[in-house]
Amino acid sequence: MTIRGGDTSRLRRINLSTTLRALRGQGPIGLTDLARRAALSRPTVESLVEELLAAGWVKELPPETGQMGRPARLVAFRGEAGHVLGIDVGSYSIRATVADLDGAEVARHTERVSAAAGRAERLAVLHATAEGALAASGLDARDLAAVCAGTTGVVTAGGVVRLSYGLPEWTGLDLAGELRRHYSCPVLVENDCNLAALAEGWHGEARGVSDVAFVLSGVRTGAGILIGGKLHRGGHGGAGEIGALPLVGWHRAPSHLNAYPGLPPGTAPEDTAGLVFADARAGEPAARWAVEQYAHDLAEGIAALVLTLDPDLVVLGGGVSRSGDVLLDPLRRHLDPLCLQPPALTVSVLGDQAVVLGAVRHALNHVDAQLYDIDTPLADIKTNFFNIGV
Amino acid sequence: MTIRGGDTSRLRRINLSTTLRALRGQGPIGLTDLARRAALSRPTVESLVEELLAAGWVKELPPETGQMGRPARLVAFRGEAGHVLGIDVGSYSIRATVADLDGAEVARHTERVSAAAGRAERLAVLHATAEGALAASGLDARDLAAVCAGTTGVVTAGGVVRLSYGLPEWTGLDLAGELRRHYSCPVLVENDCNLAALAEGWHGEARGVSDVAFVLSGVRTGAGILIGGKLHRGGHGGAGEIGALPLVGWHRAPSHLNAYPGLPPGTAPEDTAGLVFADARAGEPAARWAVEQYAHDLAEGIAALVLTLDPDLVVLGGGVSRSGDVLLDPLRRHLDPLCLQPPALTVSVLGDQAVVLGAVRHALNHVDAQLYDIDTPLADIKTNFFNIGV
DNA sequence: TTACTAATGAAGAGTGTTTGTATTTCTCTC
DNA sequence: GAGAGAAATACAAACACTCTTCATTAGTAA
Repeated sequence: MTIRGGDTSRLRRINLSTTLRALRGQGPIGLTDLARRAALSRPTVESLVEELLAAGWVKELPPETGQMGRPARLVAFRGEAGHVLGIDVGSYSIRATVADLDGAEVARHTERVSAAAGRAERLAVLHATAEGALAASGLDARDLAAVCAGTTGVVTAGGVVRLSYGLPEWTGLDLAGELRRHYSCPVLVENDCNLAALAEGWHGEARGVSDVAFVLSGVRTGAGILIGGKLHRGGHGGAGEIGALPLVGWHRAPSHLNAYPGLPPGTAPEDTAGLVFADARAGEPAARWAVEQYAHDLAEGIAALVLTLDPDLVVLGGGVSRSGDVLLDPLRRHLDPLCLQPPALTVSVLGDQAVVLGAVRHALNHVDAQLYDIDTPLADIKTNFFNIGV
Repeated sequence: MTIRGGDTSRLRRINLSTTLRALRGQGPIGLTDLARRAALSRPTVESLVEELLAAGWVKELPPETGQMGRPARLVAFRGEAGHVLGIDVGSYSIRATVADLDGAEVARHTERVSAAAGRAERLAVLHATAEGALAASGLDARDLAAVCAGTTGVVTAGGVVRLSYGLPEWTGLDLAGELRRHYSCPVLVENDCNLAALAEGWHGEARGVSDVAFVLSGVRTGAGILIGGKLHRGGHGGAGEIGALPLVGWHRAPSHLNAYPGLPPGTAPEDTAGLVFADARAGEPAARWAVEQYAHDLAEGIAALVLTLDPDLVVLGGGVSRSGDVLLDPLRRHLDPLCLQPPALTVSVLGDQAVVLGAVRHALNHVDAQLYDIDTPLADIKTNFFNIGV
């Protein structure tokens, strides 16, 4: 990022951004401490906080007593100044979560949907789920500062699903356009693996890690990439689609699990993995063999990711993340010989919340970018999203 | 990058950086025009230029007459304020180029080296080559602001060659340490493909492109990656090493060329490709078949890169770049079906200068980073490298 | 001489820091 | 239990730095 210079008002905007940054992610903080954190003088920070207070981004709390000396004026970021909606459009279920600007979850709602549902039906469930979460949060659609939806498939920068194997009927859908019909705030659409990777960097195993490859493996396998802690989409939104290369075994990986003879007849595809891993955990040889084959195929694609990107960390998520104890060992065994330098490898702890959490984070990032952008006057930010009550 | 705030002196440092940026890459420019470019007022820019003039980063040129009105004070960046040395340690030859801070080549020197040379011999040739280029430039080692060497193999952040198949005797060498024994300025060591990618983004086909995959194919095949226009090294410097995955055909790709029956007996490995492509160009069926096989293997690895990164552009360089007319078509034919969205594909025009140019660019980037860094006082910059005469 | 462009210099506005003083609370002592 | 002192913060004035605007001056071509 290149910083443009300017006059002193620009310096003030920079310092405002600095102060806000020092304030975020903290609990209530005294003005003197805040000044120290922001590396600015106390009078400056006070006047900046006054500005933020007036704009509704900051609230003042009753001073805490008990300390020696005059009690500090406590201020905190007003997380409730805005809310975002994150949506995970899965094959079998759709999840929606409403969070405030602190990232704190306010409400969530999940609805099941048939894997065979058509475009219209899935869209209807999507909207019903979002409405459900909104209703539970007590908010109105017009209160939202940003909406982000995650879906399988390659998603263009404009939010169109260009290609989806997981949801064939989804291909060609202008999902962002569909959402914009219901929400007047900025609407983002992103690949689900990418969002899960973001979630991992936020609240998961990849916190603070710069370069991360996240592999979401379940009924289908995909990957999301963080570079420098930020999402790497690629020119057409197709980054991480290594699974589309027939050479690597991701497309056939689930077949090993499905072929496990110990499965009860009529097992639903989304339940297969759990059953096989459970049997493998119990020591069933055929199940262990299936897992071994699965790990082998998974390792090929992960190796391609690792050798291309050389990430600091590989995180395994999706359905298999509940079975890390069974999968991690065989995977390491197959992966390490393929890598020049075996990467750190962990299993996600976010479970089925990864994508929706990532959607929330992506939406929050969109808001934060404006909040911190020194080219955007403070007064413009709220009108860019909505009207913030003071 | 997070900008820290501060007092007005910080604003001045930002504006200094802005002015310098507006000045770089331009020919001589009048102060009024410069002020417009920097989006600052004329008096401000004048005083900033005065500062840069005093520090030796900027020179004043005799005003140009012929225009109507009072002639403008012309100023320009003093490219001669510093020089960098770029080195390409190849299997068969070592190249060194001295360039000034404008990136203008001042001198170059090349020496041949046996592919079988040992570590000591290659190091000796390396230093002789560097000395040759320095001597031709009329500069002393102490005049250099930065040195960058490119070599095959995985290079750690500290400049140690952790693993090199191309130069086995190089593995484990602390190349940065070796260079630091001769140069007191900052020393950088980087993988050759990475540097070639940088060169491509500077003066080659990838100018202005954000995400680039550069494939250097010759006796061996490797890749370098630019993300957001900047080099992506990966956590251990191993990014782009997709060729190490046996699954993709990069390791066996040259064997198709070597197996071409039309080769004269005793052809040197570095000459093979040129001969096969020449015969293929002439329509020789066996040569065309060899090229076809070569393209097939190359395409697999490129597809892995493309599906992982989704770059805006793929650039083909190295020995094969002279034969783009013969190779590009078969490559497209094999590559496109493997990609979800076939990427733009071009052939480098930098020839055998790619790596050494990239080394120069990498060294220049190191200098520029300090020049533009608003945390570094202007006075400290020259002492960080050397003493700049005024 | 006139038109045009650039340079110069002074006035003014905005911003941040420093410094001294006032305020508020806690703790210790009598 | 009341008052003095200590500690931490809040507040306000003075000062320094930087940028911009605007009017004036300088230099060149037509």
